[in-house]
Amino acid sequence: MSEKLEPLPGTSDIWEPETSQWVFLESTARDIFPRYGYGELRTPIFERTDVFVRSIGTETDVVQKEMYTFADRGGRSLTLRPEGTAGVMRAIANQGLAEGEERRVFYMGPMFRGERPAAGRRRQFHQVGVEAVGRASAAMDAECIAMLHHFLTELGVGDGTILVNTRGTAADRPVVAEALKTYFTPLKDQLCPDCQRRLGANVWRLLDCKIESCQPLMAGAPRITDLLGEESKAFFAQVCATLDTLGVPYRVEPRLVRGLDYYIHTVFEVTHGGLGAQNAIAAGGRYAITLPGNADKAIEGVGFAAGMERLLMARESLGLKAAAAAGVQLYVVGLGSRAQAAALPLAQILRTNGFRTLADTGARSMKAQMRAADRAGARLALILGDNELDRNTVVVKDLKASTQEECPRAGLEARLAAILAPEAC
RNA sequence: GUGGGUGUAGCUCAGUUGGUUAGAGCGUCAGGAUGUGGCCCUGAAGGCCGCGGGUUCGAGCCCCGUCAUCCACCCCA
Repeated sequence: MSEKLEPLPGTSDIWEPETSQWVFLESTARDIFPRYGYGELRTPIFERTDVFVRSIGTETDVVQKEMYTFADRGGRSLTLRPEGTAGVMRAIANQGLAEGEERRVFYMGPMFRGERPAAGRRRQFHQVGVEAVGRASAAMDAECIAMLHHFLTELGVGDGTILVNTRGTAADRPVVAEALKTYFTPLKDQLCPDCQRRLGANVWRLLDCKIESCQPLMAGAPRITDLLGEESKAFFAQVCATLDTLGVPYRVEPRLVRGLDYYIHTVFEVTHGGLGAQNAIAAGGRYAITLPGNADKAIEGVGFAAGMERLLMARESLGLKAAAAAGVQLYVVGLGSRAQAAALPLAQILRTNGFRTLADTGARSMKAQMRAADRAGARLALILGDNELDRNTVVVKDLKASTQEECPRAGLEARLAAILAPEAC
């Protein structure tokens, strides 16, 4: 229990049987996303700092106070990735993308943010996400949301609420921001302290305030949709129409704005009950990302990221549990020094033949070894003593049925397989 | 960064208004006539009571600080 051995705050060691839940989650992602033409991409866990700063936005909380940034030996500023999109965009830009070419990738892995841990919020957390890059179409946005819904349904958490909204084109955004500032600035004294701060930092977020006293002021605020140009409105209308066609349940939430700067047009979020205060299990949208050294040409795409811890929490709240990892089948018990020397080689051969096998490696009493076999969850104990060695046999004891038989060493594997067979079905 | 709850055995937790050698259940290990697990019985190992300071004749218990953890805020997945 030494504090020196504990993982750092907001990080944790993941053991069985929890690991099995993670494997299930990862397998589901690798099953579903390729059905939509996505391939897995693995990017580095750290990047040059400006890869994140340029794409996420200087004014965001993530960049200003949550990044794990350090200098490497050459003095370069590096950062542990706080989210997945920026690195994926960097990788795609590095490889090159022809005009009009579309690329679809998914990724999963750890992300890092220096926040105060809470339910559903860790410093090292994990995301599974997708990006479809290179083209802009409303149908693509809708398909992306449909795929997310498919994925969540496959995980058993399709009962979440899908919220969608639009932030308009890159050209519309400053117009909206300006209108919001114009409306709220005279009302500054009436706003809650958080909103007063947001007024300077991130006007869009004002609309998302949950404080009671701010609500009347929100009601009179200009609506984002009224300020958008025709192009933005038409784009969003088509996104919604396509979602209808695909049968994806969703709700338009005009106050949904998201926290990162790079979003344009469609933004969406999926919330789920039973997670504590952090109720978003996945979120995403369409974006235009500027990479270092390429300021004039933004990469556009649509994607989402889902919090893996949160997905697992949502599943747990519904009582869903993936099958545990396969346990030990055989336990080789060796009696006496001759047999003990033979136990490990026998186990090795059995493993080669596909049996999950444990062999007692200490010179322990039979009682101790049998108890160990039981506690390891083995179905069969293979008892090997001087008598069996002399007769070239093995006593096979079924720990579930409490029956045993002496089997000739030749053909042992076939006999074991026969006994275990019903269990495999 | 701000606020609140909680820190006693490997795990889950008792521990009286401050008073001898700090307990239970589970788990681990060993034994119960020498080659047979599960249930049962017996025994053992395992604690700087998170850490540091203070009050007191005396602190697991009270006070302060600190660290860790859980939760909430902020923000986000």
